[in-house]
Amino acid sequence: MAQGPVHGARAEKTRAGILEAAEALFAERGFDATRLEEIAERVGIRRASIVYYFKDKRALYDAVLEDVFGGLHDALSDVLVSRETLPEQIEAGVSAWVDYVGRRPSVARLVLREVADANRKHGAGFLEQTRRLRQLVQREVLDRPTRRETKLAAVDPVHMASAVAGATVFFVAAMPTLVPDLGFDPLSREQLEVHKQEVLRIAQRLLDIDAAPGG
Amino acid sequence: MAQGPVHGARAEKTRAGILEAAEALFAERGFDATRLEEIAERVGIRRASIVYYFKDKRALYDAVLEDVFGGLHDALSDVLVSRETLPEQIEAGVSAWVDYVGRRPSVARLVLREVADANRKHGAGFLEQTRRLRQLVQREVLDRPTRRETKLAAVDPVHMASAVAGATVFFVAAMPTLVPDLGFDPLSREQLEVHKQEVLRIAQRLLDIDAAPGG
DNA sequence: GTCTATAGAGAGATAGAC
DNA sequence: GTCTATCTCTCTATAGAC
Repeated sequence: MAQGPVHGARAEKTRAGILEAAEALFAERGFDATRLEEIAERVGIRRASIVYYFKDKRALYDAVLEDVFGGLHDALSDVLVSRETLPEQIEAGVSAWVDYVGRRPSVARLVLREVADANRKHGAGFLEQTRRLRQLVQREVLDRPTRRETKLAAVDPVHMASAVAGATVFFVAAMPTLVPDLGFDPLSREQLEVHKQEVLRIAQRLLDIDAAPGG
Repeated sequence: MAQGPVHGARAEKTRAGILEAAEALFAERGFDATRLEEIAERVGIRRASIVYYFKDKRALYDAVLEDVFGGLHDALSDVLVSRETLPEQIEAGVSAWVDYVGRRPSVARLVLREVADANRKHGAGFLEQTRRLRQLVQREVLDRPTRRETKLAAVDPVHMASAVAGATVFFVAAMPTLVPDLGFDPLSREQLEVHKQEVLRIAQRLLDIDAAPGG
């Protein structure tokens, strides 16, 4: 799992530091515009030392994706497996999603960039991660035995997921830029809560769920 | 308005060709990853010739933004000024937005990239364009004299616009990548129509509008 | 493990011929 | 207007000392 030979605790700390700095910079500037020099500077090491832990720039990027989306996968998995009914799963899943993006906003910008990149570039990385997430939803939500007879949705679940995902990543990343007047922070507890209620309404409306959840 | 000295019809055609190729490539690969070499190749000229029309790469990029977002501004302006009530404006505005993105999908990827870039880089360009769009909405929708007494919305219009914009750009750009199984085309008339109805529902629900529009 | 030093590959910008 | 040729800079990757 761990890439690069990491033995002591110091090495582990250095590796984690590289990963953290890389996540922030790749998210804010994109793969091409991110300089290994800057990553090293943040960690307090020299550029050449990075390759001791990660083969090259692409490998570092893929490690960042695995870290970020792995965390998302775990967070979603936790709540989905423990919920029974579809409305419960939707509320818990959407809530966990918004919370995760709030805690780790890099995921929003990374998703925006990867989605814009279309069918090219970062070849495996992103597709691999989204595939795991799709499988999780398929297994825990769509394919549940008790779910077989349920009339699932008024709209394609994929469309619904797309709307929720798009609304959230856009909201988190775009708001500070697009309304610079009032310097409001989409990552604040209040704004995130408002947004969460909005996307919950979106999901429920699209799925023709009438009752409001206990939130 | 027109950058670079353009006299004959041939020159105008070359300039338009550069703009078109640049739009496609900047959208699909991003500013940094786009090579002037490739743009020139598509147009059938040499790289150095581009600078005859555009001072440098950044100036070309800004010209693309002005072209793309100028078109969006015009399309929105057309429908907004001719509608009277708020629900009519919302339906017509959302419809025009989705139609424009469908006709010119570059706008989706350009928006995704610019939003991800946060507070940095392309300095003026994108902010300038979004500022014009915000002013248009402010003037034609929010500040209409007859709109003064209207109880505007259950949610902040900015949140609503963010959700609609985010859902659309994400949908158009992400679907082919995220569900490669069935090779479905989000730009097809059918899919765009489905999506349009979805975002209309989102907008109406968020604004607490009950009646379905005549669509 | 981390460093210095350097090799090597592009890519954008510029000069000037035609 | 469009071209060829070249300059210059930047960044990644590598070699090898400590």
